[in-house]
Amino acid sequence: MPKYLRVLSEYEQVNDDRISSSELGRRLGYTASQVRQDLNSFGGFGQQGYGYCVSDLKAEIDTILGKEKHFSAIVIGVGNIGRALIENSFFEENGFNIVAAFDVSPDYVGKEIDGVKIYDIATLNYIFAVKRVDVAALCVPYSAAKDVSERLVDMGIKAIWNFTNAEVCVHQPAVIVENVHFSDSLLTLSYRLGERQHSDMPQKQTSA
Amino acid sequence: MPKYLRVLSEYEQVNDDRISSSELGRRLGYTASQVRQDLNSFGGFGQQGYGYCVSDLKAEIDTILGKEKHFSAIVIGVGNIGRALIENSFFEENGFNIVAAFDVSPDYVGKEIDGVKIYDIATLNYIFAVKRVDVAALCVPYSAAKDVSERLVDMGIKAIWNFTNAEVCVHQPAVIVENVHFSDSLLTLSYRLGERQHSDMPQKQTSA
DNA sequence: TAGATTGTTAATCGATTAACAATC
DNA sequence: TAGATTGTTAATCGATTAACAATC
Repeated sequence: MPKYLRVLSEYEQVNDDRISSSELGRRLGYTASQVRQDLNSFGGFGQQGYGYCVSDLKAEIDTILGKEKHFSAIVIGVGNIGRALIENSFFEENGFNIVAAFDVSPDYVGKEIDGVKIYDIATLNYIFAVKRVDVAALCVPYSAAKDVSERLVDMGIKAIWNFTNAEVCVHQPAVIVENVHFSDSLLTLSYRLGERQHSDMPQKQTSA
Repeated sequence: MPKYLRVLSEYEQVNDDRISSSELGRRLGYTASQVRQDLNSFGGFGQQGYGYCVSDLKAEIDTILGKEKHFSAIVIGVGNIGRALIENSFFEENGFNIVAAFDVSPDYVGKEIDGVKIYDIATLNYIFAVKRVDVAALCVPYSAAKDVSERLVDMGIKAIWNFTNAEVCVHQPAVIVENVHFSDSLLTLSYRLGERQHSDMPQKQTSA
């Protein structure tokens, strides 16, 4: 569904406020049928004989995805990844508020990045006492991932956005985990590259 | 498949060199059946009555994913994301070689990061003349994504690892695109969080 | 031999696609 | 009214699960 939003935004910039399921499908790489099925499972946003109104559709999807809910987030670890999340306003753009950042390094603690204050990770508990925290972006080194994630769970975090290569909270159904596994992504690329190479005439499709 | 590798590595550190499909499934969140089916589609790596040898299995998967192929990569844009890729050795760990980095900023051009030299993006073409380049990690701002990706395609890049929020090379079947869409990931998290919230007693499952 | 666990086939389930009637 | 395009049902396809025979 987020992909719809992205494609609609790109379409909006150049075209008019109207799009058909077939055009949308073409841009998404889906069939028109697929698109209509998808959109309809959330409600009848289209108009027969006309198509979909782009701005309305975007607004509907915003609501579905909870952009208006303004969940609050903390960032743990302000290395390159953590900083990227803060500096590029990923949270704000998607309806989240960043309420704090954490790190272990005395070089960072006490400073701020784009107005977000950095606290000592040892004081992680306190934030939960004073603010609502829905999501934690986990941007710590692999070695710290297990430990920090367990602390977060104990403190009652609702969701973890995991940027570490660790498999986090696997048997913790109460916590939502969304993984951004760089290595998985790169290895998938590697696999596809290898496939492509040894057979430019694709035969048996296997999907690592 | 990359997930198998990750889980096997974690298992390896604590347990012995043997694992059953059911144990592996438990750790992956798959059924034992699923695991056997997956592994068997690539070859009979297991031993009946015994299970799978962890180190052998890892080696097999390394080969399947092409870790031994040593594809070469360039990084375009050395902001936080680009730097994270270089500094954390993501490429090296997964069998890739970084041959160069590029940026527009005179502050960066000419410098190096962890031994990787940074060139002016205007000179992008030259690298293709002197080195084999298989993959480009696209870590530029949204506004530059379309332009740079088109240049890469013209130059004959084989694959793009896309970190921008743009939909890149959609109708370019010759180029492999692997997307790491942070916003999609965060919005998926947002959606799941919203779902969870308004019904702790889950009913109709819809998957944004 | 008995126990365990895979490889593999068959059954089930869900997701994708095709088709067409409803309707703007 | 005619043309276009959705909403929705039915048909197809693929992926997941279950089951069990093969075999270590």
